[in-house]
Amino acid sequence: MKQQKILVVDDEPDILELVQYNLEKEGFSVRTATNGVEAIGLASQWNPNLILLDVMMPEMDGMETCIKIRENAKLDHSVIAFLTARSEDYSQIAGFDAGADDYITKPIKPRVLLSRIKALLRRGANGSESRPVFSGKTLTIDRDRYVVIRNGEEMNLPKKEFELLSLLVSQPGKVFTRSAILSEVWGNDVVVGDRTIDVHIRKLREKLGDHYFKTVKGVGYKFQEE
Amino acid sequence: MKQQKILVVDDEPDILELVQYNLEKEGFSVRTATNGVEAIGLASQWNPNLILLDVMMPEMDGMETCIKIRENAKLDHSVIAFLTARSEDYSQIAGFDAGADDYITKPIKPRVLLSRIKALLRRGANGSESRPVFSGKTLTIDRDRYVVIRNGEEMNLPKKEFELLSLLVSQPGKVFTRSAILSEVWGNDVVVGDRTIDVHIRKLREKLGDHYFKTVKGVGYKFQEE
DNA sequence: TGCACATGTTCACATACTCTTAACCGGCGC
DNA sequence: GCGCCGGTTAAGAGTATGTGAACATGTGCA
Repeated sequence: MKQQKILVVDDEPDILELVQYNLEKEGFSVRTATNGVEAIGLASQWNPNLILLDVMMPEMDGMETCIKIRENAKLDHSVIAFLTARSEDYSQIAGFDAGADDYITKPIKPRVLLSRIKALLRRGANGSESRPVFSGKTLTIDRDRYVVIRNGEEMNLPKKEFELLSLLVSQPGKVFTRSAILSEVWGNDVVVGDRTIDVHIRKLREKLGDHYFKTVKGVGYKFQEE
Repeated sequence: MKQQKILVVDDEPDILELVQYNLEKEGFSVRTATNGVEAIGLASQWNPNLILLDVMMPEMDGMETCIKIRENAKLDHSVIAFLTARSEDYSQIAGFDAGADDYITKPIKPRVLLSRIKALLRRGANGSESRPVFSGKTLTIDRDRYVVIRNGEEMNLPKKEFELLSLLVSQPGKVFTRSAILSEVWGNDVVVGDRTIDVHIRKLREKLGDHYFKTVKGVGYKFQEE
């Protein structure tokens, strides 16, 4: 199972360290940023599942950062939770209006934090799957039902093969580099040998037909119909 | 849009009045109860979308009431939020464990309350509207009567099995991940072992037939007819 | 209260499948 | 030919799920 990614944003290193330690102990993959600009850059690159955002920060505050993040379509499905020292009214209202999903008050108690984060992630994992269906002329990927339909015939694929196919088909014609494939399908924190991707591509070619997959030597693979 | 129903439970009439006034002003349909027993009765009858529960009450406290409500399958999809004067940790954790969806601290600020309530209802609005009956070719789920009908023959299932079946049948063919199942059937804050879901699936297979349930390895389960 | 039964959860083991690795093959450009 | 890259294959490790039974809890009833 792919590790859940959490981005923590706060200008106090102490807080960052405390939170990071506790989350990593629970098996989350954690990265940190100390200001809004950094957060947005890292977020759009790393695509975290959940973003913990301090409200009070120099430069760009949490509220503004949150709005910027929500504007980025790619991050539309990330869950955002605010951290704040105060529990004052206007902050909370503004937070929810800005698109936040939850609101956690400092001082942070690790157990409370974990309890809420887990609840948030489970909640967010439900309805949010972005594009349930990719479709081409002869191939359709139905993520909801987790089946591939070729010429009207349904077939089931193992998870990794399905995810790999799903990725390639999501942008037909686009070449995905090996490292891009690794980070999307396997996740950033898994290390596998060079040949692993080839083997999976081969299985897809076996099951679906060689012609769907074009090798671009020295670069990667792409999906093409016909 | 159908008017949203909110049940407010608190032993202080002042609070009840304040909250009721503010919610009704916003167009919600509001009813009140002053103790846990009354709340449960009213809830199961009226089937509110959201229940605001004071933690500190004579007779049956909020925690206990919450657990009782969660045990009632019919109300399983209502959103529950606690009201409390304190913001202490153990209360919050116990609250989430009992099946609460949020935690709002007194003194109540009307604007905060409204903001959070709207956020909660938005969240809960997704899968929650009670569809009393799901029906397929050979299987019918009657949520009102809490029975499963297969080929004209009625059968009763234990609560968890019924809820699990009900969830899967609600979208035939769709794969539900384990975490989605946990969050829908067990609730966001209950922790059970990995194998619990398998065992319940097995029981359903035993009682209804293996063919209804398809395992998608590494992903989850789906319901399929025939 | 004590007993029987239903339900829900966990555990240990079996099994089947999936994934990864490693070794070897072959083409292509230099 | 040599080195780089990817293709192919089979075997073994690793993982997820199936299964039976034990354990825990609760509930109704004698």
